[in-house]
Amino acid sequence: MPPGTGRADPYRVWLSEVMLQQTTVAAVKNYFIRFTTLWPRVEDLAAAPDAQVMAEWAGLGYYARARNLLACARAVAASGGGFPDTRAGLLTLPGIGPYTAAAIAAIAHDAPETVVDGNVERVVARLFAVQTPLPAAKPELTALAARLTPRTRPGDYAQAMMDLGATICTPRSPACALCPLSDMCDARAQGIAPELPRRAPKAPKPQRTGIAWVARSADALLLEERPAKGLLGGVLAFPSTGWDGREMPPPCPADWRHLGEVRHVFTHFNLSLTVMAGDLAGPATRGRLVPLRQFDRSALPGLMRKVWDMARDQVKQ
DNA sequence: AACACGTGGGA
DNA sequence: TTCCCAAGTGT
Repeated sequence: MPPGTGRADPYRVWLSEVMLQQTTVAAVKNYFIRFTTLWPRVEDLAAAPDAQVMAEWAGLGYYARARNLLACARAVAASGGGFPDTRAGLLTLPGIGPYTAAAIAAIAHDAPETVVDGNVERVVARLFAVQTPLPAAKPELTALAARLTPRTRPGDYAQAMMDLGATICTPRSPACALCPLSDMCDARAQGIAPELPRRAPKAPKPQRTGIAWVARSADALLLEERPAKGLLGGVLAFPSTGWDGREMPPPCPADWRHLGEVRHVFTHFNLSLTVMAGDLAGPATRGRLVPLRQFDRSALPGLMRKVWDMARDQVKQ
């Protein structure tokens, strides 16, 4: 597509922007290709089964995005009119917040909306030498960014600002010598570009523990969908305790063997998960048996892939 | 307003 | 190893 023509497919813009929330381009790339191949139009995605979408999203993280993605696709498909073409209209859809609404309006519809993501926050904080720490500085940075937004080619401008932040005006060692805006950058003039934006100190991550059980029955594994809300909501997993230190019985009788500990880092805590494996020796109280032939490691979230990788040799013999 | 919510890569 | 943090949203 030629630059500035505002003809990007809103469906693809929306899908990529949602995938890119808090996620790097490298991590998103193959997921985007896979989703657009399976579901070329928003109506196709809307018609997909929940479990398939969750399985395809597995590994990308922030699973509420996948649940909202499907809800949004179904709302758009049901409306029959495609995606809204205004920021305000987009904002009413699940999973579309201020950033994504502005990005779709600017990139797909060439609307003069101001797109503010982490990159733009950093670029603007440096251009104007904003000393207020994030996240309190957000409104101030948004207002400053709005003053910069051009009326022509706002979509290209938005992508250029994000690219500048991603490649030149980077968090640690900004390449000011290569920056086209260095002449007008207050932080550069003051020699404090690498220190901005300032951030409020963050709380240390608590350490949590739990147990995951890998149970085999003949040629099947005991798995369950996690509850729709909360951590890893709606995604496939091995039965486990809550990760609050409370006791919980295993999901079925078995002669459990201790395989080891899996460590995993979540946004707000560290987890050490004890992996137990055994042969199902009676009825299960949770989960369902998934034939090994149907089992697909890629349908598991990252944590559960680690659990499986530890248990697979034991289970598959 | 503050917190919940994944993961992987770079320094 | 450890820390930082990346194209945020929902509650």
